[in-house]
Amino acid sequence: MSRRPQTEIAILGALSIGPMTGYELRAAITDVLGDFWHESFGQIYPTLATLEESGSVRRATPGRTSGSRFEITSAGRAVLRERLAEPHTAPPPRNALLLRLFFGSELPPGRAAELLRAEIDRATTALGRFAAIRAEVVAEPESEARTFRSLTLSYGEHHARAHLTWAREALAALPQDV
Amino acid sequence: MSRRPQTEIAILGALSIGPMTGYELRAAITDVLGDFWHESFGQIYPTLATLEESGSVRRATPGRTSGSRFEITSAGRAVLRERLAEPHTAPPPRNALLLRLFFGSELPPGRAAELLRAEIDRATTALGRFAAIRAEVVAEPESEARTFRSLTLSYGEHHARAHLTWAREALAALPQDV
DNA sequence: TTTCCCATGTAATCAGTTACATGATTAA
DNA sequence: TTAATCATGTAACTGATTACATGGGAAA
Repeated sequence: MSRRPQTEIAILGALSIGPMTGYELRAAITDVLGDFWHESFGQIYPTLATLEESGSVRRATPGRTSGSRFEITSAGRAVLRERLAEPHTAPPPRNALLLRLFFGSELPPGRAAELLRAEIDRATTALGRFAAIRAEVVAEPESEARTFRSLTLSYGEHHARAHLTWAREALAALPQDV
Repeated sequence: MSRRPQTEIAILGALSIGPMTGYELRAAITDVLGDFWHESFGQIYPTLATLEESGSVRRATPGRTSGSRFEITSAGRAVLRERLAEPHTAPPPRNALLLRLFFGSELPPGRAAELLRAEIDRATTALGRFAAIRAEVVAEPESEARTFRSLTLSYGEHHARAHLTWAREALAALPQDV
């Protein structure tokens, strides 16, 4: 199998939009993909080095070591397309919130309600953020890229709404003394 | 911080229902928590050993090494309650499906639709499974444990429905030539 | 008697985070 | 000139999976 790290996909994907330094890469990933993807510097820099070695990316301003932007090569674009097409296997589920709620009867009094209220806050905040992004996306000119951006945003919207509804219902269903 | 592995919580939680061998533990976790939690043997056995050493669990039939069930001790119950009450930090998001869809314009033709159809299947299957569990839960006598079981099940139902709706909408929104 | 399931465990490996160390550039 | 931000990188660690090795017991 030898599943290569998905960090490569995220980096190549981000560089397919435009050249960036490692630092900018991390900021871009956090900004744009932050709701469903994450990279740390500890992953970005080593991965960038191996991608450079394999010829998938190159320095836009060679010579300089600090502050030089990386750009994707045509070989890199091919790798990106390949890697994107690979089947993805969902990692085994590990939902810390549900694990706690499942054994909720062992939780101190009030803690379950507290957990649910935190989820309501989180989902509400997320929905506000999504609404702002939605306004931006709607204003963009029609393009294939926009379709896919809209589609991932829609995922966030649907799931956040479901999460909010669930948490409210669950909170209401909780016995008073728990 | 020193966040201890959550495997301990899952194991102690499962043993709080009744004594089990490592093998049964894994089966129980897969059966009952399978939709939102997972443990592998490579985690279960070493964790069971450290839990035994720290006095959180003990062998129900001492002497025998193979096939002896582990039971939770009162110290173990205290540890479980403590660990459940700890704040949980959600791991950074890494949604492989969305990463692929976001860069969907780099996907080979038809692949995006294929991914979405697979999600529709997955969500549909999950909803069927949840319906069967729901029927069981409804039949159970009222108890605090049932409330929490119902609450985690409801999470699955809400999210699976949202997922299905999203995937169908997204599939319909996809341009024909993509 | 062979096959399947129950059962336990370890070693290698992996993807990823965190903490740390360091330095360049820019704005106040 | 000092503080903030931009920028790069490494080492240690961690939580976890996977593959492998082994063997008992039951049933076909």
